[in-house]
Amino acid sequence: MGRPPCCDKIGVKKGPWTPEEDIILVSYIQEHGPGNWRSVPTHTGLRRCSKSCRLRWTNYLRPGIKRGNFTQHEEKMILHLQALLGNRWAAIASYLPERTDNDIKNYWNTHLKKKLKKMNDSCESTINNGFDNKDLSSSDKKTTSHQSGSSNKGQWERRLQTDINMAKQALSDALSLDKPQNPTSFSITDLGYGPYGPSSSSSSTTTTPTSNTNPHPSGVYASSAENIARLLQNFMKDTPKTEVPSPVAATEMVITTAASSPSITEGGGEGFDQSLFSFNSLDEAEDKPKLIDHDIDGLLTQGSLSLFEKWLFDEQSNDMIINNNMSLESQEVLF
DNA sequence: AACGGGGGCAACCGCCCCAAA
DNA sequence: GTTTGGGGCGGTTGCCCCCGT
Repeated sequence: MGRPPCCDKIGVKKGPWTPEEDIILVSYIQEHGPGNWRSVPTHTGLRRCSKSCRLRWTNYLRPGIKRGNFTQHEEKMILHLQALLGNRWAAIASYLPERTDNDIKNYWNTHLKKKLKKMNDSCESTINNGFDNKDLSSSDKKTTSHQSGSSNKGQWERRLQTDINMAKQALSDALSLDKPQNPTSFSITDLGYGPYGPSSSSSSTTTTPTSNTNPHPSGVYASSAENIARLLQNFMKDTPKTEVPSPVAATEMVITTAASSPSITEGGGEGFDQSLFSFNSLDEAEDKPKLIDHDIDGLLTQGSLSLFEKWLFDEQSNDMIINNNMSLESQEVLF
């Protein structure tokens, strides 16, 4: 009864992935497509657990992942979404398709929590308005309350509302297949890692684990070839930082331009700049890539954003987050 | 130059849900 | 209907690197 036993745990390698393993995995996925991870170790000879293969692909190797510093816009998005959704990193990552949930989670734990706490402390020192939070930032408090179960109902309602919005968005997308694609949406959506996860976008990609055929059009996994080239570059340390020009590399360069943009963590120095919460501050940077901004504008003009997303990008809502006075329940009124 | 501490991040762990057998 | 494994997700760990002393 039940499924046949999967891979035996004996001899499964752990620890950091080597470039050779990365190349093998990328090559296999480039040929067969992601999914059916159980068969990956057996077919590739990798002495890795299927789950490890999947994580390595989704968190590091898959095309379209933007690495490097987070932009101000991304940071604000995370702040907004974390305040609304809590530590649902996968859901948050669905709105930042170029970032993995693991990256966002790490960034939150290592950067944003500290910044928020720092800002909260500074606010408390200047404004004693009767807040009873002593040790945790407002966002942390929300997170803690989510996890403590004292507001399970509110959390459940928020999740439900988010799921409703996601479903509405998915339905909207499904009903407007002939809608011109935003060029800045890039291949994440094409890869089946769209803004609402692999499964919800499968209507256009058919990237399902059960489908072992390669459903991806030519060029979809071209970025994987670029990944391989990058891996080879890292592997062959004789040629450091020598860019290999390629069409796909040029495509990815457009996406990863923002990663090379100056990070606020560098320029901000001490303190948590209040302007961080203001989208206007983005416009002050002249040479800052406006990739995501254009994407959002395009979505807004297309009317494909839900109320939640509109709120998310609404500048006024930033003030709500800033003040930390707005309860999540009152935020839900916006929906 | 050596050492210790902290930060950052990749990877693992454990749990849950759901589908397959 | 039950069992089992795959996939997804959030939390945690451990290693590596950087920086200050």
